[in-house]
Amino acid sequence: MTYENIRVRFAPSPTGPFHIGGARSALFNWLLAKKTGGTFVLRIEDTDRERSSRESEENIKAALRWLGMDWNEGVDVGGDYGPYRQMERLDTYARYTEQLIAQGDAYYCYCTDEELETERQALLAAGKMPRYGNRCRNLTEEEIARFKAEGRRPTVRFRVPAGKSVVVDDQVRGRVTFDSDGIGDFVIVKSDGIPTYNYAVVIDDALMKITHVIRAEEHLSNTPRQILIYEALGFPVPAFGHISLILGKDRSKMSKRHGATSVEQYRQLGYLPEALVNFLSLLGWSPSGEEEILPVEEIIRQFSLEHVAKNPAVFDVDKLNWINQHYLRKLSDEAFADLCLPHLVAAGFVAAELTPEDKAWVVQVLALAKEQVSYAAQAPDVVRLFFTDDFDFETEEAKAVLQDETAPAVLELFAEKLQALEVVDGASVQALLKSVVKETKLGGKKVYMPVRVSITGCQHGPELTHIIPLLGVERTLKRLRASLAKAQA
RNA sequence: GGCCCCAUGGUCAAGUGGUUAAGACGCUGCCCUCUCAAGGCGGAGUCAGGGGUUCAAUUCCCCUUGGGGCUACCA
Repeated sequence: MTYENIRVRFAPSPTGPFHIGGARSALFNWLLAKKTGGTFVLRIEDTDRERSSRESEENIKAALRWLGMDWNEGVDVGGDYGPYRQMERLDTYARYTEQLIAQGDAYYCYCTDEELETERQALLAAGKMPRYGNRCRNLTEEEIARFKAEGRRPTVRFRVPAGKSVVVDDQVRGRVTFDSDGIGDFVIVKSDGIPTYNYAVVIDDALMKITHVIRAEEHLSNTPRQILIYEALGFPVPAFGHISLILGKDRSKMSKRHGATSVEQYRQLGYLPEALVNFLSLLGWSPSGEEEILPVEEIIRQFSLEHVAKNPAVFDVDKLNWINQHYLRKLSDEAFADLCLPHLVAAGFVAAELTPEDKAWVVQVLALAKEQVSYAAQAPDVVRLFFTDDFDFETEEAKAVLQDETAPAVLELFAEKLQALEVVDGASVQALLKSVVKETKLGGKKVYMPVRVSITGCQHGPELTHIIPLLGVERTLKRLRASLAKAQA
């Protein structure tokens, strides 16, 4: 494939939350543009008046920016082929519609919804495929006059040529052939004068000089319709590349019931944009080496349409989590804390506004969670012990640790030494714990475990030498006494 | 129903007629360790089925099966 002056685009419909699948389509286009030094265009397909909203357009743009996918032409940034919002291009479509009608490649259809529905039912009842019967193809002047007099608002249909085979030379799938006889005359302009997707997309891609149309596989079956329009209008046909869909765990198209499906949801859960980009790039594409955690520059360097897989990919949250965890660990303690703070506030652990001292302490506390969580929303669970002095034992097993006959003596000795400690930091607590092990001759486990359980209630968690200095001597001692009493009660 | 796409382990996948069929996630064993996580070293696990073509099929062709998409005055 030639990589000269490539122009790709992402053309979402602003009709709801920005879906993860849309993000991947955008990503593959963006990667191709970056890889080839081409142009990435962002166009908004807002011809669905019912469902489109400016708010969701803003969401999409914000998500794209958050993911780092900048567009160098399109809505907000402008360019030579604007406007980039379809509802602002109505006059352009109208011009080509006139041309199509004048050429005889399109015609007005006066059928009403009811008539169409009746026809469909009849076809269905007869066991035939429900398709438009081209009844308005050759209307007489009288019929047209009568429909107009009735006040009918016509749609415009494309006259599909008979017996023609349409070939989609797909960059991902190879040559796919369709028979035009399987396509009925389809509507290109709705009765309210607004073009349909299949029509507007062609005019825009052609006029915006798009060279490669990379989009989801669900559009493959519509491509022959679009090619027919390109040909009728004498536009050069761009290269197409249909990438497979992202599926949910049960192998059906990913939807709400599969969990989080929008980019925004992942952002809120505390996933990092670089992790999402890395993960999404691995869905349907594979790098040449064995390393899968790749910085975006490396993904761009290696990206190629030839390595895009044809089969659909199941969205695997476990792998996303693994990747995200990796990126999380590379964050500074401060950056990680900022990511987690909203979740701590939501859990009621800290106030929204923190004093510098409190903030510094929280940063240290959260640092302990950094290697334990897959995404920021999991942080409160890991650091809960720092915010709830009055806890219950997590399990009966944990409680049993304190009921061990050696536990009271260990805790007493530990408390005694801790109280006497002048400097409380990781090193001194470490030394203290070791001295207790040595003096009691009980072994590490019999010392660490009771201490751990008595101050956290759990058998698992961050290192004690990290916990104790952050918790402070006073709170630690208080917990030692309280939990021992509770365990023996 | 018609048309179209897809098919390598639980998941993502490399592979392009001859390979011990990579690698990653997950699972699992051991090590490390007070514990969890992380990390290190191992392990189990795959070419959907049936026909061809060929000296030889995971790889090419056909059928079946399974999944998915389109068939809207939605995109």
